[in-house]
Amino acid sequence: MREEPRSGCAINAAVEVLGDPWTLIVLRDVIFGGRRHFRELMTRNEEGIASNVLAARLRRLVEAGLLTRDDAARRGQRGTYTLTEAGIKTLPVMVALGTWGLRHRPTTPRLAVRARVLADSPHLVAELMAELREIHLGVPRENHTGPSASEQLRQAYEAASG
Amino acid sequence: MREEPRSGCAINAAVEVLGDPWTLIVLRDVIFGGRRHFRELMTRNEEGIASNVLAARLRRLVEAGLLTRDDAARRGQRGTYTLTEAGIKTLPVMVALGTWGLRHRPTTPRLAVRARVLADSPHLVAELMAELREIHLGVPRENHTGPSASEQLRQAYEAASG
DNA sequence: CCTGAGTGCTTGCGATTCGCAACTGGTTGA
DNA sequence: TCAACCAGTTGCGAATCGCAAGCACTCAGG
Repeated sequence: MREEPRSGCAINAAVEVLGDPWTLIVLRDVIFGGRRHFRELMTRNEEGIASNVLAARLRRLVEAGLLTRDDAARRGQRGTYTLTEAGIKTLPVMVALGTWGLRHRPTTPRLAVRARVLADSPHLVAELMAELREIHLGVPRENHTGPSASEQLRQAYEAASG
Repeated sequence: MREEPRSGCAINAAVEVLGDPWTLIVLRDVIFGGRRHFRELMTRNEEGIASNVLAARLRRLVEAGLLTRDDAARRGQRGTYTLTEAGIKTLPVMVALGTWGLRHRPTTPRLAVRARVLADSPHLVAELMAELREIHLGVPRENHTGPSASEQLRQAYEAASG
């Protein structure tokens, strides 16, 4: 995190921050799962992340400017992690990864629903980013009619589950 | 590589294959740099990948079905790595990462040109995929007029350098 | 046939990171 | 007061990383 980048290539720059087996998983849970707290990210994580790994990843994500941490959050207090604009902008990367994984890797239908829905609707991706800006950055939304993006994703998930 | 996936989530499935500090870099050099041989990938790599790491990554990429290796390639012979359709389909992931890195990380102008050009032109991305299918899979292209996608990228690079 | 350059790796080694489990030090609510 | 909850930290064995050599093989030239 502190040291020089390996090169000035844009892809390398992104990989140096996001290119490990856990960072994108944590970010996914914040973006799609609405997780904002340490315990929530740890216990409700599908892949079973360990507490020390989670702590290290959150620290790095804050250092890299993808998340911010509540200043009031000390030991024992319920701290809150918040997405920055840079963090929200990783959504297209998630969608691209999900689209690829859906097509070229084994997935379980229930968990892959999100990826399928988002892959088919660029508009929904934009709506979700607007919703994240509202929740995490306090940016008010305009032209907001009908169910929210996360609500649409939830409905698609439930439809696939039932 | 052999073991069970951590979960059935599409994003996790993609991360388990692509989520480490080197895999996407190797793939980038094959896709954008036209590298097809071990030595070429090692010595002409911007970030200085080590030979054992490169060997391990190539092995994993072949196992995962993103690359194939020339059967004729034994020790001492010049072996050739070829992209599969699954490998070619990682291009949108590269573009998304490049677009993000360009915007939210420090990059050097020269090396970031590719990312900038591709971020601004979805059509060029599609053309590059068609070109990769022609080179690696032998799929003939139709409606192909003017300079190729890689040629356009090269011209953009030289324009930025000079 | 020999030699030297080029090929794709493998091996050894110290340092870092991973994954698991237990533990710490604080807050909150009854 | 006290159990439950919260955000981590610490220890430890195993795996991986990054670096430097070395190995096995082929091929072209003399």
